[in-house]
Amino acid sequence: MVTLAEVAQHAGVSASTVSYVLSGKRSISTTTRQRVEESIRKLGYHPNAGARALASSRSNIIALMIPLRTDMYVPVMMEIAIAVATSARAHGYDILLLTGEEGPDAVRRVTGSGLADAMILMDVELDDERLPLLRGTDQPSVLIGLPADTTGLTCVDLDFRATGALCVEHLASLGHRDIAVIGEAPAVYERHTGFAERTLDGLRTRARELGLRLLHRPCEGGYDAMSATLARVFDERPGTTGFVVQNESAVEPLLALLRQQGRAVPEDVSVVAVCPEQVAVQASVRLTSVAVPAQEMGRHAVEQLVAKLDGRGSEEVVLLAPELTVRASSGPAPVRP
Amino acid sequence: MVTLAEVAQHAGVSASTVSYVLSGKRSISTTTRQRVEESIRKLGYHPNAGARALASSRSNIIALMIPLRTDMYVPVMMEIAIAVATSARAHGYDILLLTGEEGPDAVRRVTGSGLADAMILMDVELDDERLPLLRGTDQPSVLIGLPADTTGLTCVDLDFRATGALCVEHLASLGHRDIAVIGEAPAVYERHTGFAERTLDGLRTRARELGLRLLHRPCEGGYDAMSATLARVFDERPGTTGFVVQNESAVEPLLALLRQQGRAVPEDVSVVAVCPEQVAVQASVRLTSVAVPAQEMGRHAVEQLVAKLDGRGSEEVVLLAPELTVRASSGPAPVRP
DNA sequence: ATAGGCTGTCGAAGCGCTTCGACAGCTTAC
DNA sequence: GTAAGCTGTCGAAGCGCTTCGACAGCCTAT
Repeated sequence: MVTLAEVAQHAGVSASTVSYVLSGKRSISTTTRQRVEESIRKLGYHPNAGARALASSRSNIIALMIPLRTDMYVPVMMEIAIAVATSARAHGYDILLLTGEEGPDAVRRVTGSGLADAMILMDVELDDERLPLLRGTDQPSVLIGLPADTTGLTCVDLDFRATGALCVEHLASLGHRDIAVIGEAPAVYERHTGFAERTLDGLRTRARELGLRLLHRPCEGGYDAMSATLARVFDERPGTTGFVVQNESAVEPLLALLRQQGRAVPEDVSVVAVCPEQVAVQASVRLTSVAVPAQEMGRHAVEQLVAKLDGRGSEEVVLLAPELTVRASSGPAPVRP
Repeated sequence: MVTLAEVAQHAGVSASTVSYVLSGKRSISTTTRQRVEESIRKLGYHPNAGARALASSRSNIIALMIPLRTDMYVPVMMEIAIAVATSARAHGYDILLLTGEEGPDAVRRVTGSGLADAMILMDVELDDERLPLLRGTDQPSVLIGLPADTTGLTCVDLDFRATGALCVEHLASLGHRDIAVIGEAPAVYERHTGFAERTLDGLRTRARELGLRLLHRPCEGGYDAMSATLARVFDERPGTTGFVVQNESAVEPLLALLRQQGRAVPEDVSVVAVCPEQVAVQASVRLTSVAVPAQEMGRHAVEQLVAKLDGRGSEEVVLLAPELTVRASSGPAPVRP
């Protein structure tokens, strides 16, 4: 293994000079710099990460805590994780992958050991038990998601309240008066995951303002669950003509069931989904949807974090504005008999 | 930040004693050990990762390279990654997440810098450009997937050849004679991803042995692609009664299209899928399937790697045996007119 | 001509830990 | 009673790097 000292010797300079060439923290003459860079290349030198971390108390690693559950929005999680890893590399950071399994202990371990310089937390609950720890340390962190109390925290998320409102507005503008919301699995609400509750809040508030009737039903993914839920919806509100679906894995079942019941989309019933683009365009009916901008969220989180690490202060909460794309699954409400 | 020295002082022993308590590499009297452990707890001590890595030239980190593409089998990837992270933690290792983006450079960087003690590579191509590097270093590694030449490498994978054979056998035993294979997207074959080619090989070989007719068609996910593919299949082989689907995102479209064409599953047509359990049970028809044992693959990979790191030699190639679960999508071939 | 300021380089200290050799104080074997 | 062997502890060296202060050599302003 090649060391700094060997490079220095090879280039005929001192170790500190090589170090300064590498870090650029002091000016170095062009000739020296070139000689050193040449030696680095020739010897195939890579700085030792441990030594560097020890001497500088900077590991150049960002910890990313992903949820352990794979029961929901997996593609979104994956997309965020990849976006985080990619943008982190662009800023010279590597990603340490932590699963939610360890819970708060993971935060303590990482903070205490200097394994990582900063953390990104995903799948934050409204009243997450990791938050007090984050507030109590000076290690920078960014949440993807929005807890109930954001004081002292930096958060990045889609504006799910606005998302809910946007869905309702779209359906309202098409003349729909009775709207059913197919929500996430009950467990998601019980866990008090912020995004689900805030979407619902946005939906309800806007529906009230516009004088629409709104029925919310949590729903597990899959056909059987969707089938039961749908039956109950039409039972309670036979006049339902608009659907908002937040659970990815309920989208396809819903479309199939509606088709099966002879309800045409979008002629009889309109469907708006909150889901990744890919799901929307690959569905059996191209879906009018609000996209979850996973990549953008990951990128934003990293950028906020890097800003903090560089001592540049930054906004506390970033809510990305939702965008609704009209496709083939929504249209004017049918004329009432 | 609490250091070893502070713990030592607090416990009234030398630093090396604390170190030995932590590592267990020398015997320590019970009383001393307890006193030290007490101090560690009281002070909330966490060993500094960088210092530890520097002194011991062991980082206790395993690098995991995941594919950058999110266009295929995302849930499987995610499940593997989580299983890897979880089992690694159980062995005292953390996971460094690398995306395929950097390619071979990432291998060089990690190996050269001592960032990680070992690597796990996913999404290995038959003739992957990272392989020569792995062979040329003494850093342990495990591949999830199977390249063309496995000399000097440790690999873990589902036995996709056997998987293909199993699917054919199942359909053959039900009397099907004409089988269509809906494969992965063309790009996957062009990339020479091993699993796709090996499945196909298993399918073809067994079909030939059993005297069945087999038609293979690559297929992008989504309705439009599936629709075109299906039309071509029935055009070329109108007597097709058995389907094997390897592309997750083609499963639901296929079922919907068959239904739409008035072909009942499993009465007229049988479908066997190669996909995660969850997809199989949540589909509109509960699918007869061979599960991709993502968790097991991740766990196995970590265990192989840890064995290598501990100097315990281990098998070179582990192929997990496929298991076919019969559900509602396959049944006896219809009697020919 | 001299003080003061740059620029480019070096040496040395030290980051927090592991690990090797040394050794004090015992026990056991003859 | 002495040699040999354990057991438990300590001190010191060193892992490879960053960074601080020092300073030589030069330029500029007075």
